[in-house]
Amino acid sequence: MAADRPVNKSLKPLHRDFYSRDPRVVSRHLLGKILVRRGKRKVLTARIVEVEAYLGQNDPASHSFSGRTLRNDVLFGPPGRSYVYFIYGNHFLFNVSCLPDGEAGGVLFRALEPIEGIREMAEARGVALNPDSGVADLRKLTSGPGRLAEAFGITRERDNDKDLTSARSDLFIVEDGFRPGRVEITPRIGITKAAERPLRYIIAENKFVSKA
DNA sequence: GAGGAGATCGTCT
DNA sequence: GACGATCTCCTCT
Repeated sequence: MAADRPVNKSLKPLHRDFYSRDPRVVSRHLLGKILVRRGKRKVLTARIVEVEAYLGQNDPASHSFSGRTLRNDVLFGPPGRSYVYFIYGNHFLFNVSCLPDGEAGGVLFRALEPIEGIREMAEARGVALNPDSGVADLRKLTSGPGRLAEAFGITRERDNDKDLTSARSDLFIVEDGFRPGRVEITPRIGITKAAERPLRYIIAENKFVSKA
């Protein structure tokens, strides 16, 4: 399942229009797409298997609920840009901005299925490799929003407000024709406000999803 | 394998 | 000064 074929280098990033829609629509359609990090020596790729929609100023759980600040500025800007923030003194979380310029909304990346650059991801996560297979427990690499950010080396300083629609960027999202089978929609994880709203999107029965 | 608590710091009140 | 879109480790079963 994981570590299948290398991702075709000619794949084009998703267009800005893709993100210029309701975060719920973007969330649903991001499942099965591929996040690409172009490093100095190596390309990292992983398939998106779990995301959450944050609806902006109508959504008490969203960072943009209380209005525009220095921190959440990206969410109010043009669609298709990265919003990275630091939480719990430990973790970076990675989002993409949605809706047209001036409207706040975003999608949080919660889990990925590693494809290429597994050794580099394990190194970034501090996860030991199995000496026989050269592979770690893949679920420990990118199953969880803090984990996937660490595996991809995503930090606020380096990656906040990056254009995810440009292959000239070192972080972007492509489509390879993969169609997820069944999609499940559940309440979001780890929040206290508006916790009951079904805004978490997962590829059903994918083992890289962060929680059942 | 499930559940609980601690770590740790940027952001906003 | 409080809190948070989390992870890991430890304990108990």
